[in-house]
Amino acid sequence: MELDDTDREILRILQEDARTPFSEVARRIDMSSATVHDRVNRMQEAGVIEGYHAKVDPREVGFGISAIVGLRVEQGREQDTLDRLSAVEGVQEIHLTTGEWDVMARVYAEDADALRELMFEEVAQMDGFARSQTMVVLGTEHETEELPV
Amino acid sequence: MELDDTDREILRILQEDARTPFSEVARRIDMSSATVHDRVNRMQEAGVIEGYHAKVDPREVGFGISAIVGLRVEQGREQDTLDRLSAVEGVQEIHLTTGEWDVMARVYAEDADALRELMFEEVAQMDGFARSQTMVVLGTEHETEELPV
DNA sequence: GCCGTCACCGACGAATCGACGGAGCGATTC
DNA sequence: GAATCGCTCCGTCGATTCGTCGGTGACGGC
Repeated sequence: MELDDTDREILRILQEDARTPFSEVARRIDMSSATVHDRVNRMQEAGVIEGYHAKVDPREVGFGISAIVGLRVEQGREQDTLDRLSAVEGVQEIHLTTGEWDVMARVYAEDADALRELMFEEVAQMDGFARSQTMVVLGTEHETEELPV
Repeated sequence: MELDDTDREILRILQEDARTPFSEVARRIDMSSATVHDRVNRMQEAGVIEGYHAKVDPREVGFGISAIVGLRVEQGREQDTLDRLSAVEGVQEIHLTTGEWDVMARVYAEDADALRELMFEEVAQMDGFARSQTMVVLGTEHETEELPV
């Protein structure tokens, strides 16, 4: 789908605050709310906008620790292993990568103990698991949901 | 802030679709919309809800490639280096970590060429930069914005 | 000149937002 | 046990927004 400047402006606004009323978006980009409505619908149908999500502070809901985990999996059973990994509670993202690791994952846990358990009792026990390295996140310097559209 | 089951249900709904009308949330959790309103306000003020963001498909806006980058920075000038890194367009997340790398970053670029340029011309040229390893994301197996509340 | 396409808009009824005051209720105090 | 407080929930209401539809004007093809 082709996006023009107006579409991109709308995306910018909704990336920053997805609950902005369309009438307010319309005011800012100097168009009618009906037009904004049309364009947002079009972008949703085309899959440009994949959804709208409330961002929750992990610490406030009991996730005191997070880690980035590099994984090696046995060749030939990657898919199987990944399916299992997806199902583990606390595993937020799973990426296949080039380089030192086959898979990079982002995990959240309540505390260091829970993280240890998650890694040793669940991840390391999976069929197809070869080895891993856990990099505990000490702090997040910068994190944005917004792509520079 | 203490969250009860009702709060968590509201969070679940808004994490999944942040544009769900409060009246609809109210119907689903069997309470009045005024109550939902009250609780959402409370959670926003307490910082439990940090914001609402439209999720945009990176490929649809011209980011055809993404990588996870491990970085070593010179001791004593971490902050300085991180500030510079934050300002680089396409750098989406920056985490301080234990383990093999001081910093893990997630970067987006238009294509392989743009990624190479981003890494060699911008990141590697930064004061305080020591060395890095780029793991290109071949695919994302699983990715959710939703924490298991 | 005619027609199709496209983007945009005005308008409108239905639904929602956002704010307020008050009801209900358990705990505390006197 | 009466009064008071704190807390949660809700009814209500005017202002705003949603979501839709038909219509207008610009543009290009034939």
